[in-house]
Amino acid sequence: MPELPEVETIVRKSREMLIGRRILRFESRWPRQVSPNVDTLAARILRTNIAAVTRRAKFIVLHLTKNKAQAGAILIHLRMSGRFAWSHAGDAAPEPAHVRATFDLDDGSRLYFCDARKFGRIAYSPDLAVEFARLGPEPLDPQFTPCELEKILGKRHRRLKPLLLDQAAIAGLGNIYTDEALYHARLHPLCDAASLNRQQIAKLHNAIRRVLTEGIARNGASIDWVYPEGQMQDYLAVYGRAGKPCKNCGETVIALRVAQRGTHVCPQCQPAGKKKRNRRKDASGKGS
DNA sequence: TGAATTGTTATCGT
DNA sequence: AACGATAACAATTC
Repeated sequence: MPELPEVETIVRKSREMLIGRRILRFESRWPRQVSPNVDTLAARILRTNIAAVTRRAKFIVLHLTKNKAQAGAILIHLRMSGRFAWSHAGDAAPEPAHVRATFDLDDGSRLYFCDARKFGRIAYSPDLAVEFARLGPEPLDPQFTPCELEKILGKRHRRLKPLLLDQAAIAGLGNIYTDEALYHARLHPLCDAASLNRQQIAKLHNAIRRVLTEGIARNGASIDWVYPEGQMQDYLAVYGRAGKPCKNCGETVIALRVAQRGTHVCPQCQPAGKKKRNRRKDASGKGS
């Protein structure tokens, strides 16, 4: 499940394949993944050049030019199971599994968008500012200071983990790196985000940047068959380690459910703290 | 076999 | 009414 470090790794590796290439042909084999629709996207991107490849949140952005003028961008979101695969001119290898779209390039190479679960998205955007208007700040951007994080946390009373997963609050964190960041900051995922003091905020800020930076340095985490190339999975402190001893204190890491997501905490290192009021799931179904 | 998996959106409740 | 929490959804793997 690609999060910020995995997407960043893919972007960096894709640059040498994509930059300077011209798109000659596009095919979608699952049109509902393409927006606004296949015909429009094809019309906008065919015979354009890929001038740059960047990342925003978990989006891969292919910046297009036509006759040296800006010509919008292709946004690709991998969601749960999206990935890139390549073939080269004269390559007789069989197609990869789960191909949902193909981009044929002017050097005879082909970019495959593969996606077992078909949740990924391919979109043409004439205006990135509009597309990204709702996203929160990039956590690795120099402008993302502890002070900025304080503003995000203190604005309203929300549970810490769902807030960190909210792309409109902070962009790029997913389930794995959120659990890791909370662990390193010694904070419980259910605690009230607005209750943190300066020191805790500084610690969380540092932890977020630390886990993302390390994730990128290790080429991301390969936690299932979807994303095979990273090493970060071997360095995770709590994610996926339920029942195993905490690397810090030896207490058993436990799994719980927060916002419908598998969540991993060390009960000793991450005490409950100021929990947000836990809403009773009232089963005594009395209608009015 | 069905439980697990994610980000987004629609809906529910307070 | 506004906001936060939760359920539903897309589809597949093991």
